[in-house]
Amino acid sequence: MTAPTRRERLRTAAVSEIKDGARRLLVTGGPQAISLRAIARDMGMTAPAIYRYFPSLEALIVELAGDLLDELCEQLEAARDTAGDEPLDQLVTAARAFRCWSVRHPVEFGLVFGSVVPGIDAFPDNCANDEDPGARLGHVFLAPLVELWRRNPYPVPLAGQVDSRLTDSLAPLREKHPELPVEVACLMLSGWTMLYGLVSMEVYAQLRWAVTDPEALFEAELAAFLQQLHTSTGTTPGTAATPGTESGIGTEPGIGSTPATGTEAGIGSTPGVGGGQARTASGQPN
Amino acid sequence: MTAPTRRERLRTAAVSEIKDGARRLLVTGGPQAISLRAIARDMGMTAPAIYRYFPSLEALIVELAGDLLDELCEQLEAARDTAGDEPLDQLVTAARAFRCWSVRHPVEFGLVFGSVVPGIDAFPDNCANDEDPGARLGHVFLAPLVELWRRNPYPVPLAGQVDSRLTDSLAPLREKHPELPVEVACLMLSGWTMLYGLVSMEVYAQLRWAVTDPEALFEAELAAFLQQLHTSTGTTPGTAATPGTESGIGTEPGIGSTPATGTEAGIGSTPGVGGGQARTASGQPN
DNA sequence: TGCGATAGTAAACAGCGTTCACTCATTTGA
DNA sequence: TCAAATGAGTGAACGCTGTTTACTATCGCA
Repeated sequence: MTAPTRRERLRTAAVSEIKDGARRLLVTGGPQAISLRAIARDMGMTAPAIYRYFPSLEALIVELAGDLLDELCEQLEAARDTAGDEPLDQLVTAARAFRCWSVRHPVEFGLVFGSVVPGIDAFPDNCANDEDPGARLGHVFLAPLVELWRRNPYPVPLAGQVDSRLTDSLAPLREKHPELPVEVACLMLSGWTMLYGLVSMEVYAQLRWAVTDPEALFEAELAAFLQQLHTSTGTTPGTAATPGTESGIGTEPGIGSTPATGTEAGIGSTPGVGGGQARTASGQPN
Repeated sequence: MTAPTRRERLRTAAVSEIKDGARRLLVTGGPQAISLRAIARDMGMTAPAIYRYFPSLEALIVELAGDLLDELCEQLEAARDTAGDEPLDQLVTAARAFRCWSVRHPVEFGLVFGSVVPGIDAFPDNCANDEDPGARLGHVFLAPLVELWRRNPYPVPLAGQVDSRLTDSLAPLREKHPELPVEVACLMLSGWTMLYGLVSMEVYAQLRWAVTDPEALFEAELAAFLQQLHTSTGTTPGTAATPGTESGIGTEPGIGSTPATGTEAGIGSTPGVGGGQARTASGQPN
């Protein structure tokens, strides 16, 4: 791989300038507000010029969504890597980082995870490639769970209750991790479902009929999930650092820190889950 | 309330014809495909005429989304009412009906629950009004849970583990049901989170990296949830009839029946969850 | 019979994605 | 070194969109 030519440098600069403009429009006005003409206008160009870089508006949006998913994955991986060697800590930290990114970037979350649907797959999502965005996101949570199991096979809930139909259905996941028992795979999926469902509802403001402080609910559900993988070693997770500083647009350093003041435990002994800090009122970050 | 005049009849007929056209466009081409001009064209009218009925395209879409949510609620309530008097049966039936409607109507699901986000609330969602769509949907699941608890206060999981912050946060939910213990409210929310998360991911095809048959996972998670509200009476839920016939557009009678052949149990004794019937392959219904 | 409310139209404006023909600068190769 | 080829950008145009305005015809009621 030789050094990029001048033309190539200009080209990649233009591409990223286009994407930056698209994201700016996305954040300020929603997905509908992304328009080639507006992007070009902001760049001092005309709209057809963008067709030198992207074959269509939709292709640009799909690529932007892929970038956002990459950004999310990087943040999660970075957060997980600050959590030390305990897989349980890594899990908690990554989960909190997922919520933080999503709450801070609701529109981006909507673009990446939200409704696309006509008949399309924005992400073909085949787990063949390990760097595939979907698989990569799953890996952030799956890897600590696998490691946790490897170090200390805890008593599995649902042991012997997983029927053959579900076992067969889990083939894509288990091909990647043949050493993982079906029950642990189920646990992983139920945890991810909880995380995704809770964060989705918080981001889309669909929890207000029931709850004023979604973070409290999040912490409670997280603790309840961790209780299921109670290892015999009495480690107390939750003492992670702030889940990674922002690198993208719109950095507000206020929200992201861990909810508890320091060494709160989420698992067994301490009944309280989140410390009484900084309510952060679920409102959209401006 | 006197009989509607001829003008009023014509007006409501036009309104519903507009909405039908909008929904047809939604289903065939996604939310982006809904256009006033296309609707008017299908009706043999010109686009500005629609402004006699809706102040803007967005208002029409919001109202359509509200209607879809109403349709969903009606289906769930109808399904629940076919399930007899056992609240556990009602719960299972309503949950399956929710999944069925969503999988059969993925685009509608996306419009109702999916990304809106710029800065907007499609549904103001205040729980003040009991006929509010959000509260109504929650009620379908909440009512059986409350009734279940009223009849037989089962040993609550997480008893004494709900901290004050979460308790405070649950105020909106508990104002409606002051008799409900906090732990049961938490259980309700965790069940709804699981249901919503699982169905969302299935509808948006975000489970393919892990699972080939989302219904199997759904049934397993449903069974695991029911296990948490294990009453001392040994009733076996899951023997519900088909979750309500379609009344809207696009009725395909194939998918909707309960996954098991008849008296499969979800709770304690029988390990198998879903009977081995009709795989229904998770693909979008055409 | 006549009047007011209602429903609909045609024309126009501004904006959109996309295509086409064209120009200009840069790079490449003989 | 010079010509050819490539790449980037423009302007005009097409057909689509939501929305507004002015205008007309019709319907229902007094």
